[in-house]
Amino acid sequence: MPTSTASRAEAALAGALRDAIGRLGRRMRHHANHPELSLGQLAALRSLDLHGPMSPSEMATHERVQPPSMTKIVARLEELGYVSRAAHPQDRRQVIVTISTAGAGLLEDDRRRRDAWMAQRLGVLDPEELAALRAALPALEKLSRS
Amino acid sequence: MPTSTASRAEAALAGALRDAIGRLGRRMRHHANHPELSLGQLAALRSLDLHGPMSPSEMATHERVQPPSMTKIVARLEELGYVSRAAHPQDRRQVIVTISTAGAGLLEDDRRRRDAWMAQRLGVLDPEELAALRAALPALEKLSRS
DNA sequence: TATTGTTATACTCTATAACTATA
DNA sequence: TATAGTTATAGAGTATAACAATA
Repeated sequence: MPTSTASRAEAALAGALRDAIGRLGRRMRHHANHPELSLGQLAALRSLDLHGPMSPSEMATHERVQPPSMTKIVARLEELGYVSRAAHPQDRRQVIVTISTAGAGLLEDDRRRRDAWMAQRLGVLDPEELAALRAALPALEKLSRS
Repeated sequence: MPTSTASRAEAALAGALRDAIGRLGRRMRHHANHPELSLGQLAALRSLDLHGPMSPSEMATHERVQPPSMTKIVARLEELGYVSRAAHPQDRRQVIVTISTAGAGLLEDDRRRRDAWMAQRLGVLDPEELAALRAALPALEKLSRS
């Protein structure tokens, strides 16, 4: 049974991956390079910057959180002035969330901060490891949204 | 400035990685394939299985959590009968945590469960993506403990 | 005094359930 | 009735601070 054998061989990958992701997430949450925003808030903002204005539901789907969680994330981002909420022109139930100039500025700042973060964190990796990480990024993206 | 340029180019990697890790961690925590134990508890147990008996402090260092967090993890694992705690023969301040037969059995069971989990999660990836993920695992491990 | 481990406490993030407004 | 969004509430996980026991 080649399939079973293959998948059993890769179960070790799944386990090690799960542990590493858990530890990494924990570290990232607590030693955030941007203390004002959580990982989830930052990811939502980046998604908005990348894909343009959208509704909270779409954002929730994209970031794989439940709608009430996204409500809170958007509320916090709006409170800080990084996004604005506007009524949908036709359907008044819907809300359109748009990134603000300040929000885009924060992401720009975040990019600069990541340079420093890299020196500390990704800096422990050698070029081969960095390349491996970059090559695996599409798979991680896909996995994180599947 | 080659260094600055390189690190700026890789800041995008850091950001995308951070977002993907965040989403993945969230998904893994909530759709756990082993509902009885959290990611952290499972990782601690795996670490114990891999490296042998050790003190809670060592476990905390290894898993990158604070000592009180590990106290709770170990307490839960002991409550469920997956580890046992014993006094250090010389230094009575220390505790030695050892994985139990049931704990080892749970990990064995977990390995089997991961086969099924794979079919659902890692199954969305094609062979190239799986290979990329496997190649990046050492870097992720290193990063998660650095 | 320093170290190991624990207890007490609080905070963040996320989820589910129930509700409001609109279609 | 169905859908978008929100509010209310609860639970899990982790941290920091304070404490007890031992070295």
